Amino acid sequence: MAIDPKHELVGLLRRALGSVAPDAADEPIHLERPREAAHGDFASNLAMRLARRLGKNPRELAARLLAELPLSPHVRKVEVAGAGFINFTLDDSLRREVARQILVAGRDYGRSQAGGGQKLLLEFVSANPTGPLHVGHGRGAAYGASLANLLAFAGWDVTREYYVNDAGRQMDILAVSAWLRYLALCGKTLAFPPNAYQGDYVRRMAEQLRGARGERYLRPAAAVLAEVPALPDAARNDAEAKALRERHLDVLIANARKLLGADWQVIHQHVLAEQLADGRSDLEEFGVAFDVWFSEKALFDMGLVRRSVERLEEAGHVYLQDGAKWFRSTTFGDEKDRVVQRENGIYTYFASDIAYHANKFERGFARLINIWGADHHGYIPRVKGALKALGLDAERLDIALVQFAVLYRGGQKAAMSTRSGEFVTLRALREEVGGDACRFFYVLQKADQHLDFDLDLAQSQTSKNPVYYIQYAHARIASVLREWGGDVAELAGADLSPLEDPREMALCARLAAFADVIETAAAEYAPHQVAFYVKDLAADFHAFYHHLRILSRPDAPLAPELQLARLALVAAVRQVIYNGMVLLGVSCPESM
RNA sequence: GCGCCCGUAGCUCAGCUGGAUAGAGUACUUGGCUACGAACCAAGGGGUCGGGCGUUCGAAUCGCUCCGGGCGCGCCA
Repeated sequence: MAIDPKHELVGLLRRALGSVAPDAADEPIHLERPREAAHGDFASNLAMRLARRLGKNPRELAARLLAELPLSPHVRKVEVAGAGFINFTLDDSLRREVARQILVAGRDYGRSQAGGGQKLLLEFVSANPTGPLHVGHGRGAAYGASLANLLAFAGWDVTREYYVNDAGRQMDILAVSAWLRYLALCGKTLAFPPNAYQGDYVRRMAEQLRGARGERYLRPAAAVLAEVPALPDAARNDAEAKALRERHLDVLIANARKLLGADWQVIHQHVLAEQLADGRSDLEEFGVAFDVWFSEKALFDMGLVRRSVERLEEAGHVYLQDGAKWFRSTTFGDEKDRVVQRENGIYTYFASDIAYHANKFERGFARLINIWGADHHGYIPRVKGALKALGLDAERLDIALVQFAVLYRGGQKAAMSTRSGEFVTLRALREEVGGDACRFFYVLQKADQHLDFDLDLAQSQTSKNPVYYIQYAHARIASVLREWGGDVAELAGADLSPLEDPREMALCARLAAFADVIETAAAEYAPHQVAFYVKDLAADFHAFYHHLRILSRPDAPLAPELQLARLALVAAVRQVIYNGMVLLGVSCPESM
C-alpha cells in the first residue's frame, strides 16, 4: 500500500500540538518541502506560528512539540532548526519507495481526486470566427488546453468549450467583406472600406464563392452603394471620420441584405463555416480539442437572450433610458450601468453573454472557468453582476486572464490586428517553431504575466532550448532501457534499497514532490508550475546520469541489484517526465 | 482621471497560504567526451527584489504612498 508521508507527519504534529497547547489545537498545520536538502524532506513552521499566538519563544515551543511528537518508523530524524522550524527527514526506505509507486501507477501517477469528479466547464479561445487565429489566441489555447488537462488530472470532470460569436455585427462585416471581394472578381471593383476585413483569406473565400456559384451574387454597383455615405479621407482619424466609416459599412451591409435576400444568408453561412473549420483544424493540429462548440446564434434562436433580459427585468434590475434598456450593474459593483438592448431593438453582445452564462449554470456545472484576454478585465464586474442579479452564485465562476503575447525576432516586435490583416498567425508560428516548442513556451510563463515570445530561442535546436533539454532526458532514459533490453514492467518489483547516493536520493525527493506540484498547480490554475517542475526533474536526472552509471559494463561492473534499482529509478523518472509533458501537450520522443 | 495587471541578476523569468544563505535559464569566464546519447555535466563572477514608510520574531511576498511600464474605461464584440 502507498504511504503518504505528508499526511502522516501532519497527524503526528497534530497530536503533539494537542498535548503541548490544547487551546491552540485548531491551528492549521502546513508542511513545506525545504529548498535545502540539509533541512530534510519536510519542514513545519508550526512553532513559529504558535509563538505569535501564545506569546512564547518559537524555538522553545518547537522543542516542546518535538518532545511530544509520537515516534514513527517512517521518520529517520526530526530536529529543530533555524528560527524554530521542525524539520523531518524520512527514512530512506520510504523515500525510495516513490519509484515503485510511480512504476505501479504508470500514467496515472500524480492523478488525484481533489476535484471529486465534479463537473467543470472551461471555456477558452472563443475567438471571433472572422479570420485566422493569431499568436494571442495561441497563448489562450495553450494555457486553456494545459489547464484543462491539469484539472482533469486533479479529479475534475472537465468540459472544454469554445463559444462561437456567430451572431453579431463582426460576422456581417466579414460576409460583406467577402462579397465586396467577390464583386471585384466579377469586374465590379468598389472602394474597399478600411475597416472591413483585409486579409488574403477574404479574397480566397470570394474566389470560392465565384468558383461555386459564378455570378449569381453579382448586383449593380449603383444599388450596392445606394445611400452609402462616402468614405472620408484616409488620413483623417478624428471621431467623425471613424463614425462615418462605421456608417459606411453598416449601410453596405443593409444593402447587401436587401439585394441578396436569401443569398445573403448563404454567403454569411459560408464565410462562418470556412473560418470555423480553419480555426478548428488549426487548434487540432496544435493539440487543442474542444468538447462543445457553443453557438451564440443558437441562444437567440432559442429565445434565451430575450428570456434572460426579461428575467433581469422581472428582478427589477433593468430600466429604460434614451429608448434603450439598461442593466443596473452598478448595484453589483460595476462602475457604470450597461445597455442590454439598444434603441433600435437589437440586443448587445453583453445581453447574449448574460444568456450564455446563465445557460452554463443551467447545465449543472459545479465550477465555471473562463479564460479571457487581459484586455477584457473590465468586463468581469458586469458579467458577475448580471449573474448575481439572476440569483446565481457568481462565486462559482472564475475568470482567468491571459496577458498579451508579443513575438520577438532579433529584438523586433510583431504587431497584431485582425482587421488590418497585419498579424502573425498561430499557424505561421507553429510552422516556424514547431508544435512542441510552441506549446511549451506559451505555458512556461505565468498566464497573468506579459509574454515575450523569443522566436529565435524557441526554434533553436540547441541546448539553449528548454523543450529539448527535457525531451533529451526522456530520450536518454528510453535509450538506456533499450540498451538494457529487459522487461520494464518487472522493474516495479525491484529491490530499491541499493539506492543511497545523494543524487539518487535527490531524484527520489524530486519525484515525490510531483503530486504536490499537480495539486497546487491545479488549485492555482497555474500549469507553468508543471513546466518548471519537469525542467527541474530533467536537470536532476542529467546530473545523476553524468555521475553514476546505470548499466553494468565489464570494465565498470555494477552489482546486479544496484543496476536493477537504478533502472527502476530512471524508469520512474521517465514516467513522471512523460506524465508532466502530457499535461502540457508536449510530446516525449523515445529518440531524437 | 478611475480601475485591473506588472516591476526580482546584463537579458527572459520562477519564488507555493509571510520563513532558513532570494533561485533557474541565457549571456560571460573556465574545465570535462576511447562513457548507458556532450541537445549533457561541473565550477565561477553577477542582486539597494523599482524607491520610501508601516505591520511582524521574520517581508520579494501583506498594507499605504510615490515612480515607471502594459491594458481597460462604447447603445463595439
